[in-house]
Amino acid sequence: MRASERAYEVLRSEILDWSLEPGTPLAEVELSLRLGISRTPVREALARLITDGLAEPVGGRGLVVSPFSGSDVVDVFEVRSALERQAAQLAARRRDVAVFLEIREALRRAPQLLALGAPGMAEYDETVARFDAAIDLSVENAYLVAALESARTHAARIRRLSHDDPQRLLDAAHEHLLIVDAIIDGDAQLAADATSVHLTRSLHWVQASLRSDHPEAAAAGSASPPELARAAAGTRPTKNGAA
Amino acid sequence: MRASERAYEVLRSEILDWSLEPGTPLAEVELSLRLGISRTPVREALARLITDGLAEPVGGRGLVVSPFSGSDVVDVFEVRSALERQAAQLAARRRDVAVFLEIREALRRAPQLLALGAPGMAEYDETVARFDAAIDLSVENAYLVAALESARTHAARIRRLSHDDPQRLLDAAHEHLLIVDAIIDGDAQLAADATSVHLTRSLHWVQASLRSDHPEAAAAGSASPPELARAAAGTRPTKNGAA
DNA sequence: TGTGCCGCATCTGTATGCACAGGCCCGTCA
DNA sequence: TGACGGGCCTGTGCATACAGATGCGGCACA
Repeated sequence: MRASERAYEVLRSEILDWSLEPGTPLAEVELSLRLGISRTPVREALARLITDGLAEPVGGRGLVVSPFSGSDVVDVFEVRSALERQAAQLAARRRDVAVFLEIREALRRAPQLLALGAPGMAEYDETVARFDAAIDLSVENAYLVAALESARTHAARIRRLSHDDPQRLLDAAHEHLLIVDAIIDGDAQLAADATSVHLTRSLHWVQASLRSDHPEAAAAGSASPPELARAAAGTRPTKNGAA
Repeated sequence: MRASERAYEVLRSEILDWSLEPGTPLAEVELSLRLGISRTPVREALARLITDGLAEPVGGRGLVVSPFSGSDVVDVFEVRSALERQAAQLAARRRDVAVFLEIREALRRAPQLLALGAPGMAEYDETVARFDAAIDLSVENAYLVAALESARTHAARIRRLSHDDPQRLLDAAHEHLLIVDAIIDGDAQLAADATSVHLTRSLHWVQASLRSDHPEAAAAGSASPPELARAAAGTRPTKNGAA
């Protein structure tokens, strides 16, 4: 694989799983040393992170990992909601029934799966990933899929803000089932509404988690550790270009 | 301004106004010579065009301007519809009334403006741009604005597929007025529906223009000149990553 | 005459060197 | 003692040189 590609993948996943926290500086030389490549592919990776909205310039010189606050959580859900609703509608019209029948079976096994603990949760994640992939395939719209991928990228960053909870996953599986049923029935409106239900409940769960785990961040301030509060202190910090 | 930034702006606008047609090869050395800069900033610009979906790799080596066919027109409208509806809803809830009152006045002057011919049409475009900017400001959601910007980028590419028609612009102005009225009233549902109306009518207009001006492209084939048909001949060609 | 292989040319991917700009620190002066 | 100014230093932006890969064309052989 190309060095710039690897650098991008590494940095991206480090940002998404919060091992690089908001406000962390991203210096070209330091990264090129750490990743064992030259500055050129590092620059390329950083440029992609900027267009993804995962990094941003600071103070005219240098980059940092983008801040991510409680208000960002709401913003990301607002975008996801719009895109996933549309995707669900289109999928309901254009879907291949057989694919979603399989996913429905997998989702129906979720309760037993989730009773197994961690390994079951991994398999459940796999099922959800297949669900997303099936949606992407069904909509037959590369532009929508690209926008969705961007929204899901930021959603992935949110995921680490709330701990995994078996009961929540069980509920989520049920919500997914409602969407899949609607898609199988070819009921676009119901698919969209069931998607709204799922996303709204997910948002509420994340917000509840924030309030209990990071009370200082829930208000609208930073969801990052205290020493980074300054980075997210502004009101609705401006994100960059493409998403 | 940075050289890479200029290169990006130049290439982007050349693609959007079809002076670089779909399928046109984008070779690094040739571009660096034409733009009078070295390959490094050119590469940076090309990378951004790829994430924008305006360029794409071809055959393992080399880039070309992304194909753009009749089915792409529909796809872009599907994404725009989802995002603009959401934006209109949020704007209706969070808007500063004074801003939209001004825009309403400007839109009401549209009939007189459009009677003036080209200069009036330019001013009308300006009003629409202010409308879009007011929406972006009102939604207070950087992620949504970024996604919208991406969708509008591809929409800009569509614009050159249909000729400007005074009657259509007049109708569009009226449709915009309906949206602005709803936003001023704070009626989120109505704002969203009026947005759907506007986008649907715009899509129909573009499709009608395609059928009359480029009958060969309207079906689902290429909207680009004949010699580029091969580039867009595939069925729903896959667009790249972020948008 | 057709097909397959080899060599060349060209283009991308990466590394490195250089120049410029901005920030910070220290020194000096009021 | 505080504020202002200059110099240094760090880090980015750009250019260029080098290496690897891929596609194409020519040539030879069947």
